[in-house]
Amino acid sequence: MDPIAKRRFKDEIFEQFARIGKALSSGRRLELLDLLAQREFSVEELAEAASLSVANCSQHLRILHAARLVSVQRDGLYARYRLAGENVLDLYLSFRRVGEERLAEVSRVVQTYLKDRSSLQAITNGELLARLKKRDVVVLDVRPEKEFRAGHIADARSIPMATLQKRLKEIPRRSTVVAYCRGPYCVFADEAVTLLRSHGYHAVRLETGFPDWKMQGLPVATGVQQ
Amino acid sequence: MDPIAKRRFKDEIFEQFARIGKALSSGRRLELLDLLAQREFSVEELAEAASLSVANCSQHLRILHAARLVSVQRDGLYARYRLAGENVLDLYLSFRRVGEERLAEVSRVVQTYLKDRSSLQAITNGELLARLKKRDVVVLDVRPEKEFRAGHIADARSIPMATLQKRLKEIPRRSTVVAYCRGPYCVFADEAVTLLRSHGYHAVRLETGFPDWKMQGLPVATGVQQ
DNA sequence: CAACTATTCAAGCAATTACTTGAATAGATG
DNA sequence: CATCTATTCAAGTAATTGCTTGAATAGTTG
Repeated sequence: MDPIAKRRFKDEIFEQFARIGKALSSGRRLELLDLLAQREFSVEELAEAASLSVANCSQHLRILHAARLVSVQRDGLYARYRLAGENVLDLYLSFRRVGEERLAEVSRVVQTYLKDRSSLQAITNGELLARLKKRDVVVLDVRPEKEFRAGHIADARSIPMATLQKRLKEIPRRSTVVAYCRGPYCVFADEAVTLLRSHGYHAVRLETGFPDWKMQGLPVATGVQQ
Repeated sequence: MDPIAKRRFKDEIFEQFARIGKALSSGRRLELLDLLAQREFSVEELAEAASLSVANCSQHLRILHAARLVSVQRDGLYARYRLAGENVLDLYLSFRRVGEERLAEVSRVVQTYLKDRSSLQAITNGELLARLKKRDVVVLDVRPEKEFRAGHIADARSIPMATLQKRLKEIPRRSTVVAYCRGPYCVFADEAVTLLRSHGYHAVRLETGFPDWKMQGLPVATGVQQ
């Protein structure tokens, strides 16, 4: 292969891989992927959850779709978007992990906005698994119900953060409550722990979220709670 | 946490992660990471290997450094760059794998430039490991010697592609030769297999390259060949 | 079939990015 | 200390990207 052809090959092949990097180069699109890691969403739902205009959201989804990171299914008026495969979730989670491990600013932003994060205890996936085996915790999924139904930690109960205040009596008082939500950068579980503690419960949050739990091959379920 | 603060937190935290995506959004920078996966390089060496001006190369390295994906060590006049950690290599390899699995254009570009790729056999890491245990192959590292010294497959011999023609007699004729190089998109091993076969050797290439082998925890060594 | 709804498209504008070029910086050498 | 070397910096230019806005498209409803 002559050097010019070799150079052209290199340029083209790396430009192909760069398509994925371009898709992941926007904070907006990363947030959309984070949401889609929970369940499939319509454009309108995504726009609302990520505080984007529908047109802007649609354009970001188009970019993610062009990079083959999301897939779409038409349902009447609705376009339902989801992550295009398990390997996309895997890539997203490892990408986020490298960000956490390498960028000091990640911790700094967390520290700035969630001042009390260090005082609320967080437990790891492994610690939760061990506690589940001992059956001495209540696992509380505080994501919106649709996300719960799409997939949740096995044996978790669903009480969305939005309705937790008026459903506290459903939670047994004697057990430790482990609240979880979408992931380390979702604050539903932080808010839940704060509310629960202010009512005398012993509560902690799961460090990660449902996608991490699932990707680690830990026990999951779908549908409504038993 | 009020909704406005929550929105600001989300915007800022995802923008932090987007820094990694931005760093990976350029084919140039991906090629630099691919090179740095083999060994540490000076700016000048990287510029030459990737066909970039030194100034342009320096700017791309600055972006990679700002995203904490590479680190630099000054050595007199020289700035020696390397991957900043094992997790960066891991991210790069999984990023490339998702590209391979999801982007049809990757195969198409390979097909266009390496028409004979399908006729030359490639074996997997697992197959090579099994053959090594049976001790019935010669493993040939055809990367430049400096890359070999930085790290190579255990028991591999080093004959850089550039000097293979005149060093053929060093290779035993009776064994199968498995040639490997930097990775699936490096053609040193393709060229080596073609040359070897044209001289009557039975030769194949390793599907992957040294970084994949190492990241999979397979046996490696450093320094000059024993 | 008109009106409504969800989504996408296209164009304009501002910001960002990639490369080049020449200058600046810092270390090495004789 | 002048000269050389490797690298980085800064500015200019062209291309690309992100968001908005209004229009277009396609499906649904009454």
